[in-house]
Amino acid sequence: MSTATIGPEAPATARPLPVLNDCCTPTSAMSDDDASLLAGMFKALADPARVKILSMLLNAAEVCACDFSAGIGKTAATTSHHLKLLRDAGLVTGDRRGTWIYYRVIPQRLAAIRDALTLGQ
Amino acid sequence: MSTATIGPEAPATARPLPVLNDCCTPTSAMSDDDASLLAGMFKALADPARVKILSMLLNAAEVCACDFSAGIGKTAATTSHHLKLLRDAGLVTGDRRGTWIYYRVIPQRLAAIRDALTLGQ
DNA sequence: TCAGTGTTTAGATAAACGTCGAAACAAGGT
DNA sequence: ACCTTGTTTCGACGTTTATCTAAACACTGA
Repeated sequence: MSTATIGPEAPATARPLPVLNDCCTPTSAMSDDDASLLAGMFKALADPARVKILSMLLNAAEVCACDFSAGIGKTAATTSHHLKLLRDAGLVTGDRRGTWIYYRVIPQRLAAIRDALTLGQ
Repeated sequence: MSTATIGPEAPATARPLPVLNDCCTPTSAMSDDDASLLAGMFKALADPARVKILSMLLNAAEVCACDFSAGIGKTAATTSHHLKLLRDAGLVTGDRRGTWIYYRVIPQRLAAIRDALTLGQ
């Protein structure tokens, strides 16, 4: 049996996300790069199937990839597509243990997104 | 001079968003409705132009609509489109005062999105 | 009422996205 | 070696989205 980490294409310890406040002035917005980076993270969450996947992962230490398809009501191919997007965003990680791949959420990354939305203070 | 609230098409005091944790089991995801509602909120943030608009709004009590176009580098029409999406999501609100429309962020709504991402304690 | 400025809507177009079936790849068991 | 099961990639299709120009709408001040 092999144990190999599946993704993430984006490292789990990616650089901190920019925050929305304290980043610019009322008449000039944040940089293109920062805005794209943040928007990309939100895009990773901007689909009901991916929200559902995350909801399953947040109620267990880990979830077998084989359970997502039934859980979200999509084909295995579609499920795999969404898992890849979540991996690429650095939100989840999976490791193969024999036949199955087990996924976990990366809490620090989710917290970083939350922090990007935190208002003044 | 008239003072009329522009939007939001979604009320500022919308019902609380569902949260990702404590909503379901490891093998069954959250409901279609909850997932769509949450995904819709994230979709509202899933574009660099809208992130930039928000970044401007979070650095001022209010911002004149006339400033967004230059701030995000898009035409007035495109800017108006993005503002509408943010209004529909209940994230911002604007009121016309004479010639200009001034926009404000709705902090409670932003906080609700952040809370939806909060992990179990 | 008219001209000027700010804002939104309508229509069009190109790119991005979600979805599926089918095929390919990976691992384990016989 | 083969077959079975789990997972990903490929190719295609229809929908949604972002963007623009042009036209319409809203308001102010002369």
